[in-house]
Formats: sequence, C-alpha cells, structure tokens
Amino acid sequence: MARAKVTVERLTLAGAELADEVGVENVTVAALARQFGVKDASLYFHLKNAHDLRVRIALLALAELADRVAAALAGRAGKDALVAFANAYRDYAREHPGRYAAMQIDLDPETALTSAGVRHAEMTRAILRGYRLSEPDQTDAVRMMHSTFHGFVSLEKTGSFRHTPRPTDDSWSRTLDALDAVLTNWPSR
Amino acid sequence: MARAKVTVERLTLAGAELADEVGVENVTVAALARQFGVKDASLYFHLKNAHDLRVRIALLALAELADRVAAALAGRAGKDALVAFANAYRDYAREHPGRYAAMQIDLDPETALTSAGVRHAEMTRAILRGYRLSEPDQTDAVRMMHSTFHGFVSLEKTGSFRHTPRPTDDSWSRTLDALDAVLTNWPSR
DNA sequence: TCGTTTGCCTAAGAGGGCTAGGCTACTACC
DNA sequence: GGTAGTAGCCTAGCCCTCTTAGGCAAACGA
Repeated sequence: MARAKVTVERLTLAGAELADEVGVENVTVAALARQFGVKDASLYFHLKNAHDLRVRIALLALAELADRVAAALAGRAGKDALVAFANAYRDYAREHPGRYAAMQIDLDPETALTSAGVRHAEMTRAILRGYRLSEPDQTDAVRMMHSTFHGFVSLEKTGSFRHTPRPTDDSWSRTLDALDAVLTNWPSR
Repeated sequence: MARAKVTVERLTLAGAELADEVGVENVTVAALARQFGVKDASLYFHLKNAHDLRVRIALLALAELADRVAAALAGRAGKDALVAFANAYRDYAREHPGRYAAMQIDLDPETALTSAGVRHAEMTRAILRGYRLSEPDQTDAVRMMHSTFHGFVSLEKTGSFRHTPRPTDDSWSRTLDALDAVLTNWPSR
C-alpha cells in the first residue's frame, strides 16, 4: 500500500480527524508524522510549527461549519432559519468535538478576517433580517445569538449540564424558543 | 529572603497566577518548580501529576468566582440580581483569564459534585426565584443564562467581537436586558 | 533517644518541538 | 541527453516537559 503523499492539506485533514479522536491538545506533529510514515522533522518542510498546524485545523473547521450552516439555511427564514442554524452548529460541534475545540484558539486579526468566520457573521445577520432589527440592535443580537449557541454547546460538552436530569435536547429547543421570542420582541432602551 | 514553604495550596495559587499571566497551557510543573526554587521532581511529592495541578487551579477559580458572585448578589433581587451576577462573572473572567480558562477543563463527575460549581447552580436558581419560573422551565432558563454568560465572555476573550466597532460593553448590557425580558416573559410551549 | 515521616535531591528515561545540514530523485530547460 | 535547481525526505542533535525510582537529611513523635 503506497503512502499518500504528504501535503499541507492532507496533514490538516489528518490533524482534524486526530483532534476529533483524541482532542486537539493531543494533536502533535510527532503523531502526525507517525501516521504518514515519516519523521517528525520532515513535517517542518510543510508546516511552520505546531501552532501553524492547529491554526490550519481551526480554519478548516470554520470553513466546514460555514458550509453546513449555509446548506441548512437554504430556503429558510425567520424562526425556521434560526433553528436550522442553531442545530447545524450544535450538530457539528458534537460530531467533531476536536475540530470545534480547535476553532476556539484565537486567530491573529488578519487571519481571522480572511477566514470563514466572516461567513458565519454574514449568515447570522441574514437570519436577523427576518426579525427586522436595525443597528446597533442587530449587532447586539448577533453577539447574543453566538454567545448562546457557543455557550450552550461548550457547557454541554464539558458536562456542566449533567447534574440535572432534564434532557439537554429539551433545554436546547426551549432556549431556541426563548431566543426567538426575544428577537421577535427585542427590548428597547 | 527565605523561600515560602512548598504546599499544595501555595502551588495551586502560584499556578493560578501563572495561568493569568501566561495562559493555562503554559502552567507547567517545571515552571512552578523554578518559581519555588526547587527541582521539578520534588513537586510530585505534593502533586499527583500535571493534570492534578490544573484541576486544583480550576477548583480554586470556581470557588473564588462563587465567592464573588455571592458577594455581588447580597441584598439584590430580580433584574438587579441578574445584572450583578452577570457582571461579577464577566469581571472575574476578564481579571483572571487564565483561571477562567482553567475552569473549562472537564472535572470528573465526583469532583464536580464537591466543587463550588454546585454553588453557582444554586445561586443561579436563586436569581430565578424573582422571575417565578417553575420546573422544567427553571432548569432550561438556568442553562440558557449560563450559556449566554459563558458564551459571551469566551467569545469576547477570543476576539470574535473585534470585527464590529460596537463596544462590547454596550452589547453586554443590551444582552442582559434581553435576558431579563425573556425571563420575565418566558415563552410557554 | 530512636524510629518514622516529611520534604527535598539526583539520576534517568520517554516524548515532543524544532533547527541545521545533507542526500536523492524528479523537473525544467538548453 | 546533460545539467541545474528544487522538492521532499533523512539524521543528528538540542532543549524542554513529565514522571518514576531511589536516596538522604532534618524534624518530630513516642
């Protein structure tokens, strides 16, 4: 069996899969080199350093998630779109815990601006068109939405919700109901 | 100047401070040993391993935050209490980014149950008394509140809000307004 | 006083990150 | 087809961290 050629893309993908299996913190240049049947040092021809690898994984994840969300959003509006966005987000995080964790590392500003992160922001704003919010309420609402999604998903992952018997799926859909309600009736100052 | 005696408590505190300065991921047994003027291996008399150290830092942070929140909550109710809780939470996270990050590692279930995490849950439920929610709405609301707080704070820290000029403080207080509104008028099924 | 415990030490091995420098085989061009 | 360049890998080697094993000395308790 011939080994697949080592390229940055393959390394990134393998790293992402490794992250989902063993956690980002265990995605190591050495482990990746072993997987490719190559010496650690050789990978530095393709990667700047270990951090570079993790950034690439983060960017891959951001792009993948943006694609999913875009697909989920197609043809939907209003609360329907809100729920579709939210579920696509949460499902991705659960299917790809390592990739999701990788997304949380801070990118330097320039990198962030060219990442799929901007697509996320655009899509979130698109949803809000259904709720007819104008600036600066729209920005505030975008931030609250992201906060709720990310917060819920990450607390769920770290097990903060395990202490209460209530199924998290139920809390999730009720949270989305609440979010929809508050977006529909955004409080004025 | 005589060196302070090495104890688990001192190690944990020093680790927490180191975390705030250089990030949890850089809180290393070796670095701590250097700070105490002692060899790395000697610390294993006090600590089980590196993970043990981080867990202790997390528990310290949880307890500190619970104390702060409790103090902020004293004598307040309703939205007043909500805002006090939220601000205490966010302020702590900003003053102690490393400690806050440490809080996010998952504790094994038994440890979690004896941690200050349960105090957080109790205090959150106490706030909700002002909003007269009954189960299971209360649990859902608790989860949504935590999600919003944690999500906002962690997105703010990783710089996800930097792309928009709107001051995050403003979005924060508007988010709390929205949260208050939705708790006041929690949607029925 | 004489264990026993406490608290540190040295030695040593397993990994991981990364740099420097070298070899090979393919590619492009004349 | 010969030759220069370069892509892609390798070895050697250094530093750091984590962790175990075993030893030694001082404080402490009976």
